Amino acid sequence: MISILCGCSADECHPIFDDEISPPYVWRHFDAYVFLLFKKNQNGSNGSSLWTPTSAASSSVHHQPFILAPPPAGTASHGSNHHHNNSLGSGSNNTNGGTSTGSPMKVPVKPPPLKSLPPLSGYGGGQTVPLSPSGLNMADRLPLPHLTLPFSPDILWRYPTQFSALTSSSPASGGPGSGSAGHPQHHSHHSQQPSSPHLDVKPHLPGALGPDPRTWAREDVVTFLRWCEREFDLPGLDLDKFQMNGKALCLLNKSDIAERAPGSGDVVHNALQLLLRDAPYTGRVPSSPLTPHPHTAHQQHLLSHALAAAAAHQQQQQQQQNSSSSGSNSGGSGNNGGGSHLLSPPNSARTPTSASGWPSANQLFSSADFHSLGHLIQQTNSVTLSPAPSVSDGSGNSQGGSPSHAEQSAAAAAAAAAMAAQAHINFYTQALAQAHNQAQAAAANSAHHHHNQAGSNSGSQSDSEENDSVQDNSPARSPAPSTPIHLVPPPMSPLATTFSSAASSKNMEKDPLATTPISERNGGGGDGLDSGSNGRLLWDFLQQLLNDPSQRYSHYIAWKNRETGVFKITDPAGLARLWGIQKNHPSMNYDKMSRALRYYYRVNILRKVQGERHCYQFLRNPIELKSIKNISLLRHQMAAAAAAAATTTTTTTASGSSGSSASSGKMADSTDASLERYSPSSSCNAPDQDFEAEPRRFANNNNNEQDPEDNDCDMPTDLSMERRGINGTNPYLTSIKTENMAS
DNA sequence: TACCCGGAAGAAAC
DNA sequence: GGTTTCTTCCGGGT
Repeated sequence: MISILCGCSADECHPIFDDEISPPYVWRHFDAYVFLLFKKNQNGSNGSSLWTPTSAASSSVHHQPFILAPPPAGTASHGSNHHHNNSLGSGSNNTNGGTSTGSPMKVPVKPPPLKSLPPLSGYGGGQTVPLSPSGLNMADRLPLPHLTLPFSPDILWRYPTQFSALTSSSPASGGPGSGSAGHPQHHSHHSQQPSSPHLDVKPHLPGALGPDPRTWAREDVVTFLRWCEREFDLPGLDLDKFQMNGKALCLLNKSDIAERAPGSGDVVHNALQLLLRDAPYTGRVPSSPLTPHPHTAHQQHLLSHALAAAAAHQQQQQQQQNSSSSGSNSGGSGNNGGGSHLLSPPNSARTPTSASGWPSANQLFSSADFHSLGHLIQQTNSVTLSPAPSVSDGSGNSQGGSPSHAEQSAAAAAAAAAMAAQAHINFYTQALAQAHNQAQAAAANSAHHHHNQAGSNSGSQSDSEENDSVQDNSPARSPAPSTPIHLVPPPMSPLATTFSSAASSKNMEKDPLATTPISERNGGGGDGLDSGSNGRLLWDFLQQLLNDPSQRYSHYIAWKNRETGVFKITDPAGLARLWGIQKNHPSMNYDKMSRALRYYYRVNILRKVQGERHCYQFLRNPIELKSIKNISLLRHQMAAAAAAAATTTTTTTASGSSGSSASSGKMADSTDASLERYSPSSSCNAPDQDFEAEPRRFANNNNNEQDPEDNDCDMPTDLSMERRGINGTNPYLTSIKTENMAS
């Protein structure tokens, strides 16, 4: 356990915290830091400046000292925990801590610890404070500049007995920079037990705010932010960037919040963390796209557990990597991004061994937890469309299984933030994946395979499959953007096949938890439309979102008319983010995604519903699309047919078509001449009405099991029949074709 | 301002 | 190296 944190040998350290604090795999970064500090203290360091940053510019080291030295009540050094952005950036933001010379003290002298936390030694003033030469050279074992530590400051209050002595004997701010940095009277302060920050913060919260931020509604988040503004004298927060509920807010990591609130993010984050730490979770958080299923409190607990474990694991890996890099082989891969270590194979030198002190599999995850985590990975990290029972009632109302309005609203509020946090979660999930792999490796000697519980991951999964499954989220491990998000289409009800994947449903049946390895899902015997696609193609991605049986993505995209293929993108930005995650293009936005959608116009996969924003229509059902070998074939066939039709038109009814049709000079592809002339405005004035006229036929068409090759973009010859949908082809498509032909 | 459109160039995967 | 499927950027229109 010790070595997990500090990288030293097990003999050197002692499990002093065994019974006092949470097991290390749930520690957050700061917990590990505190532990290390404690270790440091135990090793006889005076600790006077051990935790002061080695350089004011080492921005990643910005959490420690003020945590270790809670200020006396009444030292209203508000904003002192602008340790990162503010301290180094907006120096006026009270970064001088207790002296608070930066800005006027709007907040009267009162003791909320958040504002009272003294600043970092050496921060704010731009001082460079060397590590104590007398102390254990922790920097060698734990290169501080590489650690970014989520602020979890309450640990000292959680374990005051231990750390009061620690902090009193190691006045972190007592270093050279402490005097000006404002850490007054630490010793005197620590002589008396500091009160819990929660006890101080919570009473100051607006009464309307519940104790658990995760249960806050959007308005509560706004209230909280405004309170933060007032309480901590923050520069104006852009509340528009916090249009989310409490759960979504809690999903944001520090950098996420900092992005939204430059100069204040740390404070907001810290305040939130303080509230979060002991907040009683009520389990009534509405589902979000990342936590789509009706979660129990236990699941939520496991999720936070998982994230904490991943965070700890991440730090452990960093430490391990750093310590090993000082040795021989680690090529200094530079984990500045905080994630590169995740790219290394799971069976690398970091594979846990008892000698290395890595956490064993059992330490990291119990069997049961492991299962749950795996499930949660599926549910939270990826946009996995887990195969819940189809709720389609066949009425065409795609909202049949949608959440309640309240839930949708809350979920929609959470969606944006959740997606913004997606990368963050991905990061942790990757760490979890590695932990998982390590656990698997460690468990390899065990005769028991713990993946045999009902409702859990498939017990038949091999490790490699598991690795494939989870590590597919790692873009660097799989250079190809091979479906970082595994979209698993839902099982189909008899009437739900309109836009669903037959193959996926096949997989669903045998793998209701969507843990089927990619190798299987990607067409290993599958005959589905997503074979080889699996959400990698945009249309497939949209289909799978749309066909989620639980309608978990209805706040991103939802059917307007399932039978006719008309759908509306209800959250363009959110959907684009989802797509970007799916394709590992973080900068994806709706503009770019819509460009990709527009490319579908020319091949009649999609068209725009005129007059309605973000409203599109599938012109081909998935079975058709599946049958299309590739778009090129479709394009060529359609071009050929169009050419034939054009010839016919010219020779027979030259006067029948208006000249406007040929007016499109923008033909990017010569083979697409006719397709390029597709004009939604002329072809579909009221597509919904048009298509609703014959929805069943459309559905039936989708259900028919005709030879895909026969359905492969054959251009109809009888346009009138086609328009009526008689020949079994997509009437909507054919109507478009007809118009194209006519034009 | 946001949405929508489509050309152009290029990337990435196959 | 060719093709496909976007991605990215852009100018223009509504």
